[in-house]
Amino acid sequence: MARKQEQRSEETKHSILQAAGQLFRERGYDAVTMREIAKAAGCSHTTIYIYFKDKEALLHQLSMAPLQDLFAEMQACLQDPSLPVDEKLFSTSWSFLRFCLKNRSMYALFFMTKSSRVDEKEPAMELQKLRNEMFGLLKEAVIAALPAPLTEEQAWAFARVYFFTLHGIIGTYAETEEPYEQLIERVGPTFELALRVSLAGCKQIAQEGDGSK
Amino acid sequence: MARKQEQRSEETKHSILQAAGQLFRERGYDAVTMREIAKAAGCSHTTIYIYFKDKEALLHQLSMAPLQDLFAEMQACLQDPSLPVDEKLFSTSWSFLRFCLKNRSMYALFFMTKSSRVDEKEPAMELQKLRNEMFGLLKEAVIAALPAPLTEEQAWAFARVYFFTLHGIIGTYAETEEPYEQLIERVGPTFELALRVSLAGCKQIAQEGDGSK
Amino acid sequence: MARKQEQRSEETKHSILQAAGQLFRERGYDAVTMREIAKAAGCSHTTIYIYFKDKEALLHQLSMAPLQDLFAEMQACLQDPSLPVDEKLFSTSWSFLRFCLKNRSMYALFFMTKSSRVDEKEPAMELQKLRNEMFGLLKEAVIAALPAPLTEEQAWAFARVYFFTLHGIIGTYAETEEPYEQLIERVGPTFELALRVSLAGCKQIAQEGDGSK
Amino acid sequence: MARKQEQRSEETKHSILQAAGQLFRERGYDAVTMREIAKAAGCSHTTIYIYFKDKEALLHQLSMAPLQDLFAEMQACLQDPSLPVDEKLFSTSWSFLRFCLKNRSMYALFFMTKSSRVDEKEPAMELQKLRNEMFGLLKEAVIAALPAPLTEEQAWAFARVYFFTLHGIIGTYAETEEPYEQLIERVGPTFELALRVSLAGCKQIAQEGDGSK
DNA sequence: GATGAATGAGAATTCATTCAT
DNA sequence: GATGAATGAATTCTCATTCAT
Repeated sequence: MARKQEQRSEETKHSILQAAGQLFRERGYDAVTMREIAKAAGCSHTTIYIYFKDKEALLHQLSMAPLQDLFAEMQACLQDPSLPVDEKLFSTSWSFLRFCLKNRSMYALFFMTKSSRVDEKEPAMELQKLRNEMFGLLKEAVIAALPAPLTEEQAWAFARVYFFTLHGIIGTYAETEEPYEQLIERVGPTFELALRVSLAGCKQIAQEGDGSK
Repeated sequence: MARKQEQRSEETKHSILQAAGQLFRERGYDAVTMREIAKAAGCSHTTIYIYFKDKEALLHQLSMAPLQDLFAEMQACLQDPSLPVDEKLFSTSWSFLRFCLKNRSMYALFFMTKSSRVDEKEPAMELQKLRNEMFGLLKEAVIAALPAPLTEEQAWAFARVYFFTLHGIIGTYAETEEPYEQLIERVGPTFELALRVSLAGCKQIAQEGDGSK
Repeated sequence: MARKQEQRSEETKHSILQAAGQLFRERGYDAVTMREIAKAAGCSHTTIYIYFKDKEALLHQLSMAPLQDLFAEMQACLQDPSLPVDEKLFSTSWSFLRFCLKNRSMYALFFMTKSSRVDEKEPAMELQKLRNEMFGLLKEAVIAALPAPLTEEQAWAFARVYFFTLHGIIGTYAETEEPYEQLIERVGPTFELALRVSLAGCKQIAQEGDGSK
Repeated sequence: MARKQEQRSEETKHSILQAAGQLFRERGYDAVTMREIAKAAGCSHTTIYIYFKDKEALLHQLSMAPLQDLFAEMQACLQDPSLPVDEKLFSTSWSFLRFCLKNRSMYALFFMTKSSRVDEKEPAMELQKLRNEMFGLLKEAVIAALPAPLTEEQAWAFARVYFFTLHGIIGTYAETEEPYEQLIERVGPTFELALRVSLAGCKQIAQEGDGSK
């Protein structure tokens, strides 16, 4: 009996999340109003507040799970002993790119929010922590793929450089409304090239000598 | 008589632009209110509407001139016959980086606005045109710095790849409030490294053979 | 079968009343939401509407019984032939004070609601009637404690005067969150003093002659 | 030229204050909405925000001046050397009563707000300070009118007791909508009586011996 | 040319209450 | 009898913008 209601509730919640996700992605978090989300989800705006504390909670819900999945995916790849280091880097990079491009206009919210002040509320902290861990993962992958022994400083520098490429790719297409599949079909090879270029460049410069100056 | 008035009028307009520019740069377009601009410019908020149709027009006015200057600067550099190709690329890259990092919070508005729909109003078009021309400039610089003869497709690809790096650098620090000088002091060398890595990588991959597939 | 249900139903109703009572007392009628009451009562907020027409009805139900108890208590005290008149007055006063201070944040709702307009709904009338009767009781107690024969007008006047003291005591501490026991410990003697002062003053002025002008 | 506008502005501000004051008095601060105030003042609700930061500021503006006037009035009376002590007490009491009854439903806001936590915002502090000073004034007046030398504790006790009467008077009629004049005509003598009773009682008990236990 | 006054549209959020199950 | 789902009405407050002078 209750099943039906429960299911309906789940559907509503889902449609809210879906609507919010899509709208956030399409137009950005700030530009979207609760009423728009409600309309798109086919419910009253008050209903949203039944399922989510506030607009931010909606975003958080929408963010954390997928981000954690992404993190797990990247981690798993890096721990796979059967893959060569270059493959590991490219594979994790693609995981990251795929995720970010699929969640384009929320990308900024995930990765570009001002490093929250220490006293910030918990949810933001959680996100930031995850973000840092993810960057740490990429850094390790970059270091592993580079040959010579690097100073810590050099390691940071190359990691940043490699990250610039990823960040640049995503940022460039962050505002596009082109569907993910189509986008990948169109410029996927260029992304691939960018990753290869970045790694090749890092390797070369790293061998030439110092990597920070 | 009229002269004096005219001059004063010009001054007011100028102080509005100056104030708006500074505020936009400091806190971002959206976060700044017309009243704040007016207060900073030392005039009434209604006065702004005498000189500018609306907030967006103010932004546009504020954007075009600097962007055109930037464009001219990049163009001049590329046309300088005394510079080696690598230097040309790095130099224009730095012009671009410098400008974008100085105008951080407006960067998104300049370069990441959704490619305006066809029916969009004129001002946006104008901006987009300039943006495209600037990208064209960078593309030429990249191509010139690469050795082999490239197909048009390859040229585009490498240009994009190089641009990802620039975009990535800027995007990474777009939300920082760190003053420009300090930022450069802190991570300027990493930026330099990134440019060198990107070019080195492009060169290498370009030589290896095909650069798009 | 029916018995069991009936009993459970009664339990639910009771736990709602209990929860509402406590919350109203703790935080005031307005500040408490139906959902909070429901949560505290361990049922759904819709359930409340099965037993009570609306929030106001809940309050009314919650008020009448205790107020009637208070009334009975006061009445019993006054009818006790073994007590001296002063004691009767003080004792009923303390009953009243005790009740009001324990129900502080609802005090205003009980005794300070605008004298309901004639067309008001029934429940409010009922409450007001009780309130008036209670005031009548106090009036009788005051009169009994005063020596001389008083005109009706004088009686009213002294009763009011005495009531001002009671009202003042309660009102002064109506917004405090201090627990009742602690409050009494701290300022109970002052309350006692106030009652004595008021009575002594009334006696003296009553003897001096006229008590209304 | 500007005069006319300035005057109009002043009028608007005044009508807002007047409307707000009346509505607050009639129905209480919380129950009144900004839109109602605006409607009553004959302007848009946004206009209110031009003149007052927020609803609370409106209240504060509406409160402080009159309260300060009242305080000054009470102080002046107490410092008048030509008045006997009893007269001083009665006169200040009447000032207080008059003010509170005229501002009835705001009375609670002025005098019954929870003693604000220390970290509270400034305006509330200011009000509380004034409130305390006013109570201090009354306390001095009470002490001056009482004969014997009192311990500090006794002084406080009698002051509180006397204040209960004032508070009780006001509280009793706080919710009435009866116009001030009419109210005074009807029960003014009773108020007078209450003051006399309270003082007489205090004097008597104070003489009898200890006044705190 | 310049301005203070004034506004309408719209934002997030909360709450008592009703409906279908 | 009991409930979860859902809602409409309301609240404070903000902002770009337009008049009347």
